[in-house]
Amino acid sequence: MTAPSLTHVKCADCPIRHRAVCARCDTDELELLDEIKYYRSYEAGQPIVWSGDQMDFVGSVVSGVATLTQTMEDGRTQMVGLLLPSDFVGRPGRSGAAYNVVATTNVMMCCFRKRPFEDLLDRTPHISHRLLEMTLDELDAAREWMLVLGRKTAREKIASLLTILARRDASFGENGSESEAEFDLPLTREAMSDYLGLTLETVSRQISALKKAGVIVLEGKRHVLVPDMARLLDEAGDDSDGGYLV
Amino acid sequence: MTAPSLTHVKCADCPIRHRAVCARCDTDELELLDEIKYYRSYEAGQPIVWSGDQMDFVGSVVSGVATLTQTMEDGRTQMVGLLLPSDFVGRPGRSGAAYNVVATTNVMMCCFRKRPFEDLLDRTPHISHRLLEMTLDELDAAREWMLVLGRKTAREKIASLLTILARRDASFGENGSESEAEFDLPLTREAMSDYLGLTLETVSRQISALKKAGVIVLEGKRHVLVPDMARLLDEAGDDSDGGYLV
DNA sequence: ACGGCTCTTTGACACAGATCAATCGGAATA
DNA sequence: TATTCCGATTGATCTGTGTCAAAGAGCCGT
Repeated sequence: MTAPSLTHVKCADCPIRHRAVCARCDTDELELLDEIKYYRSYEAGQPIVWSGDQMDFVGSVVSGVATLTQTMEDGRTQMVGLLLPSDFVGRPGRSGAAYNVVATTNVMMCCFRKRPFEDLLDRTPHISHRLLEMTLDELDAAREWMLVLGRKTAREKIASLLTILARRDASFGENGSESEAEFDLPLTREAMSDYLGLTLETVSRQISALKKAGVIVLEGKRHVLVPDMARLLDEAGDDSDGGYLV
Repeated sequence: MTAPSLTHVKCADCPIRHRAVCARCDTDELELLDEIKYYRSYEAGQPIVWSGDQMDFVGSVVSGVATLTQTMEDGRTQMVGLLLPSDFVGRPGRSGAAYNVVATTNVMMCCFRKRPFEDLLDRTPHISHRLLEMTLDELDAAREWMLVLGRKTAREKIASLLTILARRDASFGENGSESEAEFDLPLTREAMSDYLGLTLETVSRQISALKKAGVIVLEGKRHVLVPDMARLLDEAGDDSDGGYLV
């Protein structure tokens, strides 16, 4: 993972890569952000913050994948968020982290020191407006996931996860092809099971089943090819085409 | 359900009843809110908004209980939110509802016409700040619930739900007694099952089991008495005492 | 090339919760 | 008082997923 390029620092590629605070990259406020901004990289497997720790920054993922997990005393764990590039981490207004944040691949974060960022929020309505919008999006995603966890079968759960990964990957790639997809799994079977509320064995079995059914093709253990997205969506019991909100 | 009293309209009792926008009830902005505010009541069982509908207001629950649910084509449904007094409904910035909102008891809503409310948000930083905070709280609640849905047993799920209801009820009542609780179940067994990702039969069986174990006492089918909250928390596998956030 | 890792796959079996079905209880209506 | 209706309970059985266990597949360092 190399240091971010100057063009990135200048947010030339922001609307996607860095959507947290750069929705209006051409404005003056960016100068302010630049002053309190720094980059930090984490290696695969490394914790970014631990539940309960003090957290003196907020930021967004520039590259790589991180996870948000919650754990019970007896060790049962549930992933409550999957942080892909452009996703935001941190809560202005509170100091303690509520979840474990762990890098599952090498991760580059763009961070803002928390206090100055909060000050900036107070002074800059459009940034706080943007933050509200992002939070509402996350809330929708969490609720969507509640349906997955509460009502879908193991097979549907796997298909739902693959769909999310395919969609997110596609939105960053150039191939607008809706019918097929290809991407790397950034998660181990265990991490997938934590996200889906399953065991890793069930995850493995269902992936094998989807492979046998021809819905997906695996190259190695981590690279997935979906010849026909419609079939995957069908497996996922998915009816959403975006457009949420209450 | 009677019309709200004038004192309520004036937000004399706001900090709890009406936390959406009245965190600073003593300020001038309240005047502005009053102008775009109206009350609306719904009968038990009545839909408030339907997924996909246009939604021209936001607001908060003054009394009663409403639910937010999501449904798949084949009828499987998952509740994604339980709206108790003081909870906020609606998303400034988007017009379509993403979930079904249904009154499960008689409900009194305090509504704000959406457009003027949005304008007010733009002009009044502390209100939009408050809204962000509330949204983050909801996000935490959703994530907490993901753990319940993904990793807890049927018995723990029931206990978790009862705990939430007991806590919310207590915060509005006067008895600060932490050790025992008493409240009405505002939900049918079926609604509980939709919240918990279970069937109504399993809900019924587990409630019977908790009753037999002496953890709860039922008076009729809807009134619950918890002689020892610690035991219930124990059943719920609960370790949170509030204080969240990432 | 060789262990020694970690991650993954696959198998055999057990069990929590789903499904199907019957009955019960209380409130509303006649 | 009888009737209906809807929600709740309880029982019998089935099944999807968890649990426990063994073995395979890469990958790294020596």
